[in-house]
Amino acid sequence: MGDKHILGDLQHAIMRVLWAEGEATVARVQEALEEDRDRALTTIATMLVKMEKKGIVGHRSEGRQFVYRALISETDVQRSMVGELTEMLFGGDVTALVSHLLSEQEIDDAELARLKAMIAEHRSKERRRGR
Amino acid sequence: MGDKHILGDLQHAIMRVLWAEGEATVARVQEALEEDRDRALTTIATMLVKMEKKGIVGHRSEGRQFVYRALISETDVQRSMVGELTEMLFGGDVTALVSHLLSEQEIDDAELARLKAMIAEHRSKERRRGR
DNA sequence: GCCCATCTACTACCCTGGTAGTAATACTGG
DNA sequence: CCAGTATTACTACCAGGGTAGTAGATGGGC
Repeated sequence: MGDKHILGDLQHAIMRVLWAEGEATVARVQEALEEDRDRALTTIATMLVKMEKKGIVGHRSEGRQFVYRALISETDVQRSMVGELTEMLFGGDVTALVSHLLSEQEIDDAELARLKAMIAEHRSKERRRGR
Repeated sequence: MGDKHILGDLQHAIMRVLWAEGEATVARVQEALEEDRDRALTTIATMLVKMEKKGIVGHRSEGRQFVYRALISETDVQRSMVGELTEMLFGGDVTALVSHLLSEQEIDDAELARLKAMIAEHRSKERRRGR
């Protein structure tokens, strides 16, 4: 679990389906991804096999279908990938990342207010936990 | 410039050297990256050729050496990659990313204080700009 | 002038993500 | 029972990042 969990676009899209649905067959995954782009069933199936080999999904048999499920959580992936990126782009400095978000990404007043609230929230939470 | 600019580890490491030094020969890049890991000179050279083909670096000849320089800024790359990741992991919701940072990444009190200050700063800046 | 060191050019791999066709197999409706 | 369909298994291929060897050119020292 302390692994790298760096996923590509398709892999991540597939994970999102599994996270949302808990379990899904290949056909179900393809169907869910259809709106996005039309991929062959075998594309999804092949990808799932590769992902299983990596240990990020597992499956059980139901009749002759495979029912896949995620073996890592969305938070795991977020942590891995955000951590990786923060390290690569900002030398691991989280505040540098936030600073970048503030100056380079469009953030409107409402979002800014939410951020402020979140930080206040977090602060009190930390304090309560006795840090 | 509105391109994708998604770089791998080595490419990014090379860019960091070019950003730091303005210009650098292949040998200089290798030397700068040596502490990190020992790579063959030709590895760096090949990578630079690929990067030039992508249009992210350029070179001029000095004697029989090539002197490379970056054609995109660090901010460009940060914007691309942070944007990409935010889209992929948080559906483009920047506050969700910050929320993740607060809850999942270790942030100490000092950093938190800096964040708070940054947000306040940013706020007044926006206001001053007349938004 | 010649040999050696230095550079780039070219070529070749490996790996992983992504995409999909084809083969084999098992099931199902008539 | 048999044909067609659904489903996985196997194989193949492309692209791009990463790594590096070998070849070829060129310049410097003696």
